[in-house]
Amino acid sequence: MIAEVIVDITNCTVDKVFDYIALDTTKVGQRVMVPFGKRNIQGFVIALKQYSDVSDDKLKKILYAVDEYQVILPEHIELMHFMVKKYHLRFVDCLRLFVPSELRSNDVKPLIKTYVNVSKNPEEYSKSVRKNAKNIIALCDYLEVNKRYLKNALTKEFSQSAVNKLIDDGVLEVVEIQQHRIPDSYKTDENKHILTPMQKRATDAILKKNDTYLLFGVTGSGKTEVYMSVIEKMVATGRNAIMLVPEISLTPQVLAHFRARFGDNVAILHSGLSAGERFDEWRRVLFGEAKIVLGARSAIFAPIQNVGIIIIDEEHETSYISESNPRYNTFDIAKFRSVYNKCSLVLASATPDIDSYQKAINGEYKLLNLPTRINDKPMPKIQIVDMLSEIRNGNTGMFSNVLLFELDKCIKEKHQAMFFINRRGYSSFMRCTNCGYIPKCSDCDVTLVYHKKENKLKCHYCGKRFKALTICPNCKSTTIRNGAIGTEQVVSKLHELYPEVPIFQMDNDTTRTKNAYQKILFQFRTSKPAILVGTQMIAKGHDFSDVTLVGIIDADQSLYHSDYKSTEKTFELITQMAGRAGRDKAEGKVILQTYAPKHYAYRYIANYDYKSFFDKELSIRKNTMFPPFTTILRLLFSSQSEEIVREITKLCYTDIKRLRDEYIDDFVYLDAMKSPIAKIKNKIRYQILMRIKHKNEDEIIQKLYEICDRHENAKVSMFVEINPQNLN
DNA sequence: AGCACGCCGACT
DNA sequence: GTCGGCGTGCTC
Repeated sequence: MIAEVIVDITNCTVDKVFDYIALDTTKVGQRVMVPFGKRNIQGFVIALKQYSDVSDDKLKKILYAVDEYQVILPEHIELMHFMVKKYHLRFVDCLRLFVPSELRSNDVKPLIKTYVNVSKNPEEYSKSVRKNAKNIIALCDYLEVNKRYLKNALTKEFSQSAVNKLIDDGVLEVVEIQQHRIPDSYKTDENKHILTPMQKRATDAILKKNDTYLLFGVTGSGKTEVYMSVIEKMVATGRNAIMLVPEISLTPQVLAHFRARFGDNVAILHSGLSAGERFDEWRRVLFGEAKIVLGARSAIFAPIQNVGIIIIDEEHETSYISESNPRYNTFDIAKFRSVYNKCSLVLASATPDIDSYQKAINGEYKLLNLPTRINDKPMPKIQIVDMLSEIRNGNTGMFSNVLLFELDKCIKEKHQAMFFINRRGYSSFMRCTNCGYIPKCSDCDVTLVYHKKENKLKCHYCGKRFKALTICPNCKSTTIRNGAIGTEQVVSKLHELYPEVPIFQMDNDTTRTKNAYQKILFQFRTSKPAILVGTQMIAKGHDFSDVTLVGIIDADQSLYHSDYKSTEKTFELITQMAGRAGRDKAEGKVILQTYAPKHYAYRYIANYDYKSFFDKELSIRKNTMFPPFTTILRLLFSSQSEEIVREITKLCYTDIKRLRDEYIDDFVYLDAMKSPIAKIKNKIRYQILMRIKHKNEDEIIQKLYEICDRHENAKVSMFVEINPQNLN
């Protein structure tokens, strides 16, 4: 037999199938050691066949199997082929995603615990030893016949020599048991879980028919209970489950919640585990010991068979799209696996991605609604404050009078407040502080980004440049400002106002160290009154029962980010943020400060009207031909040598222009330019941007890949991004 | 990735 | 004369 092997080397020139003579025991999915050139290297067997096209004198024999079991499932070999084709990836990079890195480095050993069985009666034995052997007598006294003890515990208590003596004399019998490390302890949950009629309807629908569902449930509508009961029912019928949540949501509370409900049946895969823990969890999944996988993005690759349900919580989160190394979109993978396993796929969110919701409207997904909060609490009232009129009335500070009033009330009543600052990235937009005018690109309907170094405004979508504003074209005022206020400023201002009240700051700067995030949250949770000031990371998922005020200091900062999705993201963030208020008995209130109170997004946000927002946003996307009506493609080139990147970019651009002429009806936009961040790590970056219609999308993307292959150059790295989340 | 082959400069 | 620089090519 001949084995097709992918060698474990990340290099495009060796990323192909190599044929080897198989051993009798060689199986598909096995890891094997093979001679490769002058050295021996690990590889993955991806197929077996009768004959090879390679001449006999070249063919070498597999040396040995690395593990006694197959590390890659047949499903994953198909998945690998799917990913290689769809994303133009290397075989090895896919395979590496499927297997924990610990397995490749080979430095994690299974955890072995040593036990001792009591095989002879210790009481009788103790009579035969000298009376002054205190430890031995005490130990014999403690032991009971036919019981098993952890050896370490006994040596600690009764000395090593006593335990060894009993082993030597055959009273104790050593047994070594290989164990899996289970990351955290848990208490089982004996509660009955009663579904509301709405939850029951959603659960029943998902279980009834295999399909892709979009579960649209407002914050606090009890989506988690729907997931849990679907999983429970699925596991009861003998099928397994995958549940994905954003990395940020994998808090100890969430994990404990799942453990309590499902015990050892859940395997948890996330970055916080130690190498050994992750490896053991992975093996528990592979060997079928765990029926449920709970994890972040990469858990979609878990080696679980017979999948009965895949759930993706907070489906709008951009973290589901991998933007580096092996670039992939979790939904594509989830879809593939659900088709392969003939099971349902559930996407869930309180603020679905525009694209997902449109698919639900189109019937591509089945829409399930959970329109009310579980305890029938109303959503907190959102009050929009016009900061321009505040300025006109003489309040030039960062807090409006209403916010100050509400904050005072909140503090006096010993409740908690959360202040949200949106500070995305370092680039900023310009704004007229008099009339609120913000310059936009004439071609793209996105906000222009101010580049300080060149003193220019640039569009990150088409590359067009504009003069920096000095006079507002709208009101002729010269009160132009750029830049954004940060968390630090807000915190110091609040300190001035309330020196007695604990104020916590949470952003990228304060959560850099491990566990800092959990620590801040814990401190906030246990202080009353208290104020938590933070960026997006405070907006999601937290359940603080005593937060009665949410202040959104400057919502516009994300609204005018230079991205066609910025309005959608703003809607999403503010809705999530508002959902933090009034989760328990006390009523919540949200103050939203803006310089653009008339912006359509805010109108819909204030009424929690996702549906109307969606309609409006969709019509804008349609007019401007942005996703979901088109697909944005970016070909990114980078190299040490500017000369070579420019050359390669030019060659590809020529080919792509030819491709555009061939598909003239499909191309909405095409241009080549320097990347907005022209240099990263001393590599010069160029890009070719396209927007294409969906009709021949797959075909065009494949042809783009061919163009890339044709101009492959060792000195230039290039890759194609499909709907990139950022265009830096 | 690694290793060999191969073709040009400064050294015992 | 040769030792060694790293550019190019190959690995079933």
